[in-house]
Amino acid sequence: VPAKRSDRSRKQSPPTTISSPLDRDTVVREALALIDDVGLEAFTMRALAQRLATYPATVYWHVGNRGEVLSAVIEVVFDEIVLPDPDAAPWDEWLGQFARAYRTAMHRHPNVSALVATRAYARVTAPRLTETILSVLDRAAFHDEDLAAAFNAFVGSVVGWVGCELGTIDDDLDADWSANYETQVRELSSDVFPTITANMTHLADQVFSLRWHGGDEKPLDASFELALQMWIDGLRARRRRR
Amino acid sequence: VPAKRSDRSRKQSPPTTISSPLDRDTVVREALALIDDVGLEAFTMRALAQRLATYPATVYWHVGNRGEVLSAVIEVVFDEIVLPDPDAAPWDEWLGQFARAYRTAMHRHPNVSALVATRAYARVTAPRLTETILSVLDRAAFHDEDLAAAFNAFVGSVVGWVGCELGTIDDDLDADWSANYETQVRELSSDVFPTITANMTHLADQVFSLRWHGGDEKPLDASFELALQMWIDGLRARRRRR
DNA sequence: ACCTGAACACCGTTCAAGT
DNA sequence: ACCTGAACACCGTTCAAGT
Repeated sequence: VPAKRSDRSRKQSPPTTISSPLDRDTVVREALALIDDVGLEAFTMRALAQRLATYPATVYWHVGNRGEVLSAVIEVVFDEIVLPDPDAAPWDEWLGQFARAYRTAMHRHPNVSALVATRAYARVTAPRLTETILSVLDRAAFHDEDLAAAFNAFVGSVVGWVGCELGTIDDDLDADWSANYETQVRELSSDVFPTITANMTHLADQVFSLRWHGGDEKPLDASFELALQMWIDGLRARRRRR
Repeated sequence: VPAKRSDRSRKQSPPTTISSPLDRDTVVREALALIDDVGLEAFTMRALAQRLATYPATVYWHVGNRGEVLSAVIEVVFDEIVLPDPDAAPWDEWLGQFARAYRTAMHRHPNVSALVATRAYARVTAPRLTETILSVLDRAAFHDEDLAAAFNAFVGSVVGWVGCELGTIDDDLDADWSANYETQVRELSSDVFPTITANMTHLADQVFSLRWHGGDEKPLDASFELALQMWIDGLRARRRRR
């Protein structure tokens, strides 16, 4: 086992037996497993080849590109989202169930979350999800440009928020970065930062710009529930107004 | 001028005169300019050195790390955010002004936005922003764990949403990817995707998973305004309830 | 204190060649 | 159709050496 650049230990997948001849699906499946194990930076076409016990060129034969692998990986993760039945619940409840399902899927693959939020790859995937969400909003009487705007507002909030929650602590930075950052936060001057210091117990390591653990290690459950209620209350208010 | 991997043409900065001896601030400033010009993938320590007309090792002497450069770049962009006076407006209006100011700063540096949303770098920066936002929420009677949750809910929504809006179309993919994707979207079957096809005029290239232009080329202004209103209405509802 | 020049251990990707 | 082996043009980072 070669030394890995990332020192955050992740669950090691068992040495899955690789079927030969290789096919595209197992390449993508192992790519996801590798990303789960070592993170996005250390995910390398060469490392993927090694995990598959072949040569890099072989990987390229099955899948054109690093970008295409990542795109395919996102699709796999999206397929893991268990969508509630669109007709089984009122629109607002359904949106809540979807948001929670999306979040738990991403928490299973925290290293993929950044990809979805940040890259265009998200587009290539899953018109199934898009169709379902749009149909629920349509049923909730969001129509035409209001439908588009409501979709963007809600989906962007969910995807973006979870992306922030799971944003990676960078492997490049010092290993003892988190200890440094903790003391830095705790020693903020009460003259310049009165609100932060007055509420330190509720803020330190619990709030976006003042935490030193990632969302995978320390999920922001309460904040997510508030955010979700906020999004849905907001949509309700919008609906009343038109 | 060497061939650039990215073919999306961006505004070229004028050949800024570099003061010698070099100092950390100009390294960071040029790093931001380089990222604006060529994007995050093509932003390279070697390319930065070339832009500064020195050797890579010289860059490393002034700034420890690629990660530290990116962290410092975020800080510069954050400093460009023009914060409204916290006492000049009621809390809900102030939050709206902040969100718009954040978004315009990110639209000036679309390639940086993904960094902020996705990486921990965001943390290192700007307790100034954090303090101000918290003070406004505190004044709005969000206290203790409610203060933390409201902060996370709102800030995560704003930062994450803008990150999604500006998510890059990947340079790795084919140059004619967008044309391909357009026909792919337009030819979706009306049997399987009835809502999408029925609302195609309002959705195509205007909605998160069905667009082929990035938010830098085609900003989602109306959707952002709806989202913003949604967030603030949501916070108002939360306040009424407690 | 700051810069040069070269090196090390990697990358993604391609290509000619094998079976 | 699928794999091997080697190569090309890059990376980030470090180090000994110069001024």
